[in-house]
Amino acid sequence: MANIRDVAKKAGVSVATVSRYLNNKGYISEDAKRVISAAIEELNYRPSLVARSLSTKQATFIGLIVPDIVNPFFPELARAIEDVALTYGYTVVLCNSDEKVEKEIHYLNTLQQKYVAGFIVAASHSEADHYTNLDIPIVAIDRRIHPSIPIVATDNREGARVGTEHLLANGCQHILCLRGPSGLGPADDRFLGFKDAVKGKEIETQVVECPFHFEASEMIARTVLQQGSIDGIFASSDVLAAGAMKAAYSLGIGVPDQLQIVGYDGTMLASQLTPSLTTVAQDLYKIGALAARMLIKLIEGQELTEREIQIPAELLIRETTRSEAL
Amino acid sequence: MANIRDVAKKAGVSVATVSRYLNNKGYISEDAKRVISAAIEELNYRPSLVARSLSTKQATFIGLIVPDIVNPFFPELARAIEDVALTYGYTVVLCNSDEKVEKEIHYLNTLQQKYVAGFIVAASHSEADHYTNLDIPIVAIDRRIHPSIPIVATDNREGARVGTEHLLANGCQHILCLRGPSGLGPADDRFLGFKDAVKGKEIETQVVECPFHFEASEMIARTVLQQGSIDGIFASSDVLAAGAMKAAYSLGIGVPDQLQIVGYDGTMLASQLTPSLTTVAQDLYKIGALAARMLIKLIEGQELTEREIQIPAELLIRETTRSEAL
DNA sequence: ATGAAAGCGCTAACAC
DNA sequence: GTGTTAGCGCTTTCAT
Repeated sequence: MANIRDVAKKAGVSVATVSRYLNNKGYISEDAKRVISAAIEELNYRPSLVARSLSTKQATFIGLIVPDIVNPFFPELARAIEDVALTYGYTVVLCNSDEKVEKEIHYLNTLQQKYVAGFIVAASHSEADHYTNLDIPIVAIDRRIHPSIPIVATDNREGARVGTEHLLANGCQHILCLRGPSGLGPADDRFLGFKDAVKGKEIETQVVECPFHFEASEMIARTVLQQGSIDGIFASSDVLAAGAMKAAYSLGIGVPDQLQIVGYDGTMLASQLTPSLTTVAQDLYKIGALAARMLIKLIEGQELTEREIQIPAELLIRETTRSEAL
Repeated sequence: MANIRDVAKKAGVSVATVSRYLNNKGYISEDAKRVISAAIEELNYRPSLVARSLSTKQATFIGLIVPDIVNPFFPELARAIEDVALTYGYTVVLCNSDEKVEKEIHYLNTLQQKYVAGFIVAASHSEADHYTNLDIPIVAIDRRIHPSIPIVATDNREGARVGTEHLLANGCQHILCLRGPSGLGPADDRFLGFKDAVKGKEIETQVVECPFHFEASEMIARTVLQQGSIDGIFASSDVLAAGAMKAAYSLGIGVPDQLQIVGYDGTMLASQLTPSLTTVAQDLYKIGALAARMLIKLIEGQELTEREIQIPAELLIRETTRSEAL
């Protein structure tokens, strides 16, 4: 691989001139441009970004820390982030934390050593001092990390309220709230939204906590459904809703006739299920894209106009709730 | 951030000694170790891997190029790769190619500039010279790129045969093969396997080509199902199968009673569908893990014992086919 | 408008 | 055992 000195020599100029040419800064004659460009072409020269990083302290990697990319919530986010990163010349490094603080810390450390320019993080539970005294920018997605850290997310409480009210409007009287792990911001907020919706209403509710995993959800939902008269489920994520659908199916409970279900997130999974899942959709792509844009601004030293972006959630009425009720 | 010189100064030794300490090479006294270790501690020093890379020409990033991380086939692979990368001290860079050669080339170029140690690639259609004359290692997953490039994948033809025969054994007489894009290795192989299975059998078959997308599959399947007597579908991926399930549902066709479906891949999606999808499962995690291991060996200059690894596919009989038939 | 040279933080001869 | 020093490939003053 040719280096900048080779180019300079071949072009008959100094490395400084080549560098200026490369970075479009400082004066440089048309002649020099021509001859340098030719030399670069001929040698098939590509500047080493490692050397550049070392010299400038600038980096072009973005660290993306998510609990588990296998959870259908995250690929869409990751995709958006990657897309905007690409257009700005950044590259994204994928990290799965499994919600473990140690893994998060590990990534934070090693990636800083590798000159990552910043982080986008869907953090685990939020007692996270290791995030606050980083000396590179960071933005949170989905889950709040610390008041000082910019975030883009949806209004989970409001979304959950809307989702639950759809169940109510559709005539559900015995509603199960399959809530996510307590202590996890979005799960807590969605639960609050659920309570907002049912408060004061003459309906029976049941609340069960469930990790964000399909199998757990299926099991828990089956147990609850077996023992009773549930006619509506508000699930805190699409995956949980999918588990509930499976449970209902195995018990011979018809969806949406006997049981209506609304999920949360609006992942691909929701639309690919049969019947397709009514869900409170977050605009995952937008969240990811905005977070990436935000981080890049931070990296490049620009001021943020907003440090907290709320994306509205939107109820997508599909086949697991009865549309006649509308 | 402290650098190696700061550490050396504080420890009262030379940078060379510190470097030796850091890399565990060359002789170094216990005394020196102690004092250096203390200095590192005190300064909270972390070596710059960028400087190290520049100096050694070694890198610790692995580029992962996939068509689209949103396709449920890839997150599981990515997860496995990330897991083994982590244990060997590597970090994975995520790239979505959208099956576009230009994007692949772009990533290949920029990542090499950023000192990526190697690539794992699920390539698009295989007229891919840009892969063959790379000067860093590369391994293919799922799709063959070139005879010279190591690959880990499953035996798609055999898997498809087994999947199709399950339909046959279950009494299907009118089978639709929802095949993937022709020209795409695995899709072609699976189609071959389908043909192997039905050849000479007294059954009616129909073959339709379909991009690996849910909506396309749903539409195509609906069209075909409307016009006739299909009682079995062999789909070339779980996503395609999911589309077919949705189509059947919307037409009021019962699965598996009136229509049996088998998918391919064994993604999470397959198990999360209702009814859960009978599918020819690839061990995605294993594929990813082996590919990563292979690449790291290559990076570290070790010989490969095998350059082509075939992972057996396994038929997972679930709820979209009738088990009584067994 | 261009070049010389120092420096980014580390490694690896080579000398002692 | 340890230190000196010359790179690695680039950027960036500072001269000219």
